[in-house]
Amino acid sequence: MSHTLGVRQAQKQKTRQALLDAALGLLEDQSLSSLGLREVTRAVGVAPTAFYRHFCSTAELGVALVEEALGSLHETITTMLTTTGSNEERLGQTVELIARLVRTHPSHVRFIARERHGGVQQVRDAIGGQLARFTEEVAEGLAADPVSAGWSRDDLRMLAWHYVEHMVMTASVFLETPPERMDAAIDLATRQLRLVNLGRAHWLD
Amino acid sequence: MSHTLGVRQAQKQKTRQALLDAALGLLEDQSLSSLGLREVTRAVGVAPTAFYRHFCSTAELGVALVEEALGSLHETITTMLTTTGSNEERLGQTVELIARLVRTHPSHVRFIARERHGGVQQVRDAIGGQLARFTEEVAEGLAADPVSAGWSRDDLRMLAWHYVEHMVMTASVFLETPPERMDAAIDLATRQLRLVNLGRAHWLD
DNA sequence: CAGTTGGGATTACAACCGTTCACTGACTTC
DNA sequence: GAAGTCAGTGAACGGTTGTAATCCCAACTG
Repeated sequence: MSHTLGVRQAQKQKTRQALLDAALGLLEDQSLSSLGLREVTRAVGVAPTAFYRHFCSTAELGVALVEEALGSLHETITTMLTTTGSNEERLGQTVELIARLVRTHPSHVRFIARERHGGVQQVRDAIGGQLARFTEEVAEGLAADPVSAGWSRDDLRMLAWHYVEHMVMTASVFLETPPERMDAAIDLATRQLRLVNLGRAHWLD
Repeated sequence: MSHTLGVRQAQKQKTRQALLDAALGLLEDQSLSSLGLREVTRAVGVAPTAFYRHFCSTAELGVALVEEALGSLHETITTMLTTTGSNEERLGQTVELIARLVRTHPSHVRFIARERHGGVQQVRDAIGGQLARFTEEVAEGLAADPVSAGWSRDDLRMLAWHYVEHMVMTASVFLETPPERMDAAIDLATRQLRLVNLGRAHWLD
């Protein structure tokens, strides 16, 4: 399937990736709506006009970044869903996975948290759409769990959405937490998740 | 206490407020880090240099907006805390209060949601600090509730933080919800709150 | 190997930006 | 009522922005 690309295409994708990486770096202390095209090309060391060979606007670049960033988040979620063990074990592993995601892809997490409600509608919609798909996926995973017997489809989606939202929130909190306070932050997130799990266990009472 | 201000001071505060209002309007479809000072003064109909009489940068204007926006949110929270009734009643009233807040101050809600993780650190910190104070306040309110007997101080803060976070999240969801889907959104938020309340009821098991 | 393609460089432009400085004139103070 | 204060003005500055037109040359195609 994946045919070897010509030298030309390879080079193009290389600079395209360089643009994405540079943009992600610049977005650590500003938001997308203030990111200039010249700024990005300057960081890569390429002429301003070269930008147009890959994206027609910074908004489009933002959408591309969404796909990249939510890719790593998607991985994390699928890992969570396939994890087995007791409820309390899975809980700790889930939080640990979030912490690992923040450690390995901090700029992805920052980008998502920042642009989820950011100033560029195209990007907001892209993130919202992807998160909705994740929710559906999590809901399916939850449905497979015997704990969910008797749950309505709608209630499962409600729970899944709560999980996804809590995950993004937790990740952005971890991002701003200095290493020495990380233990406390992990503990807090774990207890919050335990709280929700408790509510889940008694939902059908 | 509140001495009648001179004509001069009154005029100054009037244009200051005009700047804040104009900025809030412009921030509906962009983020603070891309908001230009000229843009704001142009919207007010005032010379660019007049901006400096009130703020030394757009970041400082952002911090002022935080205080204004979180003022209305604070009102909502105190109303919530003083509401009485059964748990299920208070739950519905809480969600209704959030919906009302979004209806009456949509741009405030949008501003908070957008800049909470936005590109201007000064503003992020201001919002984070205020939300932390709200959390403390809510925790105190929760402690007064007989349901919280036996809860540790730390667990109460955890719960309070979860409530506050969920409130901001819910408000920003309501903001993007078209009127015809509002009922479903309110129902969803209510069930999520019920889920957490259920977890709360069984926390000490 | 001749011809075409297309990623990137160069140059140029008009529009806009934040900031400075000196200035005006209505309000305040004594 | 004279002197002083200060919110807002207007012009000018150096710098940056997005974008268009044109060119270059290495990589493709037949």
